[in-house]
Amino acid sequence: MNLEWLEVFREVAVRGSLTAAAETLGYTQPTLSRQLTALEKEMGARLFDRLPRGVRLTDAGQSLLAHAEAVLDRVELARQSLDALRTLDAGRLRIGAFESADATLVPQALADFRTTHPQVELSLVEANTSALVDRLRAGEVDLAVLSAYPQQGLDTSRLELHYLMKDALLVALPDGHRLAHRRTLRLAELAEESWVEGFPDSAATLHETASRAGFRPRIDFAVREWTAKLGFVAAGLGIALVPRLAATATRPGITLVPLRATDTPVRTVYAATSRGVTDTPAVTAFRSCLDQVAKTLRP
Amino acid sequence: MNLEWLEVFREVAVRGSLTAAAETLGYTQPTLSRQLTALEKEMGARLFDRLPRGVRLTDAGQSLLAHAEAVLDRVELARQSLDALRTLDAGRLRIGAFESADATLVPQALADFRTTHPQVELSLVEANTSALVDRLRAGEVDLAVLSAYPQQGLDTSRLELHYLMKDALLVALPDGHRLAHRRTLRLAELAEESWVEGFPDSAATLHETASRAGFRPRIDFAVREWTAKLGFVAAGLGIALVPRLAATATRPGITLVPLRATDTPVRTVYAATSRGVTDTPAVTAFRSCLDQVAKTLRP
DNA sequence: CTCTGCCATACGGATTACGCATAGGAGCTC
DNA sequence: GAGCTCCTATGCGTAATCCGTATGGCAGAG
Repeated sequence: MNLEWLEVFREVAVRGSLTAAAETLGYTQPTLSRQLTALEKEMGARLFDRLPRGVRLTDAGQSLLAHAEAVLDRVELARQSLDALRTLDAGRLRIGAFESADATLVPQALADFRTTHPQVELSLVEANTSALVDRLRAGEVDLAVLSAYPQQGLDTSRLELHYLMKDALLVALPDGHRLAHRRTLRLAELAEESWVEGFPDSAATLHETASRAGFRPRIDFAVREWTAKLGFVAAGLGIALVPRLAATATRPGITLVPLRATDTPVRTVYAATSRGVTDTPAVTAFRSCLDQVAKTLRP
Repeated sequence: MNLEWLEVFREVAVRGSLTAAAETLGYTQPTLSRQLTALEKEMGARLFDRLPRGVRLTDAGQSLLAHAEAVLDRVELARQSLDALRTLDAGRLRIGAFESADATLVPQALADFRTTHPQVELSLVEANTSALVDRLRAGEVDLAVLSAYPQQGLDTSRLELHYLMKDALLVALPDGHRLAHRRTLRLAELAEESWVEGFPDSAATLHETASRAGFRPRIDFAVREWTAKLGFVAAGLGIALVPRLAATATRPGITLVPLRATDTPVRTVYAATSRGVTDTPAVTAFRSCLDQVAKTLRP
């Protein structure tokens, strides 16, 4: 059955005349006559009595009219729902991000997004890149902000990666440290330092980075949070590696010095979506917000 | 938009695959592909993500699914409603009838009808034939049981008349009346009698009938109800004309004698419907009940 | 009795919709 | 990694559908 038939049926019922309904609907009268006949055949009941001065609903037609209006109303509601999704007056946006991205990049982008589209339901999960990829594939998040090192074999087979920015590593030194005045540092110069490291995730980065420079870092303190990590550094208990992404708001007592570009594998930050999954309007808009914020965070 | 599209959409959403849905729906896969494309175009949103192993609802599709199921359910409900009307598991039957018909003919027919179709809502209005015709034309009753005399100019222009029976006039005499033993009577023999008459309607019948026989009836008593009328006759206060239709259950003390056929204009009882208005299944069934009962009431 | 208003139907042309065959893409297996 | 498999998209030819125009028929109104 065609919904047009129901619209025709409703209009004819209201107007009480095929000719009049044809006028307002932009069809010709014979067309409406045929469509009504088709509807009556489909429903197996005569819906109108044809009177010499127009038509009048039969009992069956009266019964159908209520249903037809309910159906047409619901279809209209469906259209409005989809329009709302399209115009971001409704919908949801499920974001995944790695830890450092949640320092400034993601919250700033989310804030911008919510300002423009307050009706979209937002959610965020923090996880490492590998877990984020799994969640993307499982369809549990719509977009993930993740990072990857150039040579790292990130499985992009079912991902769509959109470049956001580079995220260089900085060395966090206590103010007054012997190297705090330097504009850049080489890793080798830090071989004898005591390190403060986060765990469980970021320890791997330090070890890999250090082994590349030919030394094993001496780790005296391992803490869970960035705040604590930098607190230890500020207290002069050691130094630490800090990604630029997480270093936008450092505490007093800390000096940040970039590593030489050749010394450190600079990781790249991407906005990733699941390949083959069409971006929702929310995802598209949020990627734009991310781009905007990332631009301001680039060195 | 075609409702078939929504059915296809729902089935594909449930099965997660066009190929599988095509199997169960009896279409080929390319057909479903095109129908979905058409639906997506109509709704202005992509409804499924095409994955290598089938399809998965997008947010828009998820939103539409709820609406689509509501729409399809309501359409199914509409079909069931119409089926119920057709099978007389629902609906209404509005009957109009003249007074005498309500003595036995109509109530018996209604009782038979209700036994077979207890779900149909019944209603009845009593009125004279002229008012019944008006109500039929106005669509206020579905069927009217009315009576007409042969030469009476009943306006049948917008009516459909179905013959039910003849309704001869009887003379009600008190038991022991000088004429009570007769098999038939001539009107002229009753010229000197005292008459008990009903009002307002049936008085006309008496006067017309009597004038045809050349006398003016002497009316001493006029009462409103049949019961009272026959009560006066039984008490020997007069005689009365009683249509056979109303005489099926007379009281003790009364003798009924038919008038000679040539003496009295025998009126005809019809089941009338409005011409051009298709009979509801209830009307058709009730007419059958009326025919049945009328057959038992014929002399 | 003609005239008018309204619905139903026949007909031709154009659009649509189906099935068949096939291309194309991605995962899985050996 | 080559081939296999499973899925969806698309080109093509045919068949059915649908629309508008023209016309017929019925019933009421003047």
